[in-house]
Amino acid sequence: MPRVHEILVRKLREHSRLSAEDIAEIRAFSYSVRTLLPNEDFIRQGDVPEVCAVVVSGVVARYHLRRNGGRQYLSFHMAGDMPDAQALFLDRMDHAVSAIGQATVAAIPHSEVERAFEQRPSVGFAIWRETLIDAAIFREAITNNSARSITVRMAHFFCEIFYRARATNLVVGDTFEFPISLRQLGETLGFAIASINRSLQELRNMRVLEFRNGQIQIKNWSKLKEFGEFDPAYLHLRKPPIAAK
Amino acid sequence: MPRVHEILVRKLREHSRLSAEDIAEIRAFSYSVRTLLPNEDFIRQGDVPEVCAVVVSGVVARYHLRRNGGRQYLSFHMAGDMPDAQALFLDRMDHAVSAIGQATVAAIPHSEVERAFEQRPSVGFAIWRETLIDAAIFREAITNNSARSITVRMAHFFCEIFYRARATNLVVGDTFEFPISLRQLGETLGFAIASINRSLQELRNMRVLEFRNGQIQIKNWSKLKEFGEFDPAYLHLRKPPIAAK
DNA sequence: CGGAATGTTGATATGCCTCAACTAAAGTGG
DNA sequence: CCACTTTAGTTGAGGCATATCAACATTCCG
Repeated sequence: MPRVHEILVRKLREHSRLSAEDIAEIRAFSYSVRTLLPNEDFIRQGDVPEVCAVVVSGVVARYHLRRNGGRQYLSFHMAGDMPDAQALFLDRMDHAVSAIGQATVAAIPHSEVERAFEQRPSVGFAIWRETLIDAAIFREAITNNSARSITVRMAHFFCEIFYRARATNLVVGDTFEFPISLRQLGETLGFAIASINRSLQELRNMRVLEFRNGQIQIKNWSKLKEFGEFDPAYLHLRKPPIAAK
Repeated sequence: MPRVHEILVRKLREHSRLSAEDIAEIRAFSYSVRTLLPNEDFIRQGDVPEVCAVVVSGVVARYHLRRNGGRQYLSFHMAGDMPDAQALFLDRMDHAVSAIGQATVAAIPHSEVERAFEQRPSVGFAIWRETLIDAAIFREAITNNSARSITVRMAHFFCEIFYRARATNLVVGDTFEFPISLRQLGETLGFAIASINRSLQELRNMRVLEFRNGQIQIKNWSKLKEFGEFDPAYLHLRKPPIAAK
């Protein structure tokens, strides 16, 4: 049985202070766990969710469905993240959420989260802060996808994913499991698959990063973050994780 | 003296229901008004604001400052918007805010807003919803700037601005005052000035839109929104404004 | 009234896309 | 468990959308 409450508390503490009472309130959440197959949608554009998801393991992604049937990936989420927290206040989903690789999510009824807001406003503020950091991540994606050339953009993207994974203690050695396909990378960064492929090879040749078989392996963090123009200030973490070697 | 409380209430009601008590709480806010010159910054990246801005008139923009000194504009805000509401929970600003053309903003002390959250959680929820809609707008900008060609992208951008302006009753006839420069348009959409110029001419030749002297004039709304792939669902408004003719 | 910022246009350069052909890996039914 | 199909990844050649650069026109502003 996954320790959903602990995973959520741990995550919220990356950016927010929680009192013992706050934590008690969170521990009172009931939830049901769902296992997702690779690429399985669990929220579709237009849905009106009545539960709130917390990622338990694996990676989930948010994306816009385009008129031509293509996708634009918007963000990626890992253990502790609440990828549809917005549905607590915005009825209709304006984007979809799906698993990248296998993943498990816990679903907490909105009613319980709302009750927690009443009992302990500071729990609400922590979740509000979580959604504000999401917004900061979206802003950074605007800049990344609008103003940087392909290989720099890719480097920045992997910096963010790796840094966040590390903050949540999901990095083993210098490697993080991130089973995204080249197609999906293209639909994230706004490039064609062929270009993504060549750019990945460039990063490998620079000896800063390898991406193979759904694993990100960092070879030279300081060179990578320099090249990718990565500054983690926008992630608003209370304590930056120890930088990768 | 601008009627700041009314402007804010009106805006929040575009997406949220407010009770008489909620409105009374908002009316209790004290504030100071500041007039901004064109292109004047009022928040810089790294600032730790102690007041919360509400746009009273004109347009303000949020932007990232890039390493090379360039800017990436992230979003534009008009009467009633709270462009730095995030600072209520995130200490350091990860982006700057400046005026586009002349503008006026009201500054409300964080302490007063926080008190309102205590007295009337639903006021907090309305402002939370406001920040969630901001996030939805950022997501749409990711898709716009990553997946659409220059002229479609520009059309979508003007659709959003015009639609939001109309929802807030800022459109006079078929025209909205939006004194942005071509350079800034380029730094918003991720294109060079020369290309922006040519794309603007294309929209004019299509007879869907004119942009001249800082005024957006809509010539053919239904054709424009079709061409720009614009669907306002992501703005999460309770009542869509009457569509432009 | 002079200088700077902004907008306009044309010519050339280039980064990424498209398409196509191929390889490798993964899933599927006999 | 193998043959088959499908999906994912790789590579090269050529094309095109947008960048860059330069010259000039215009408007703004001190």
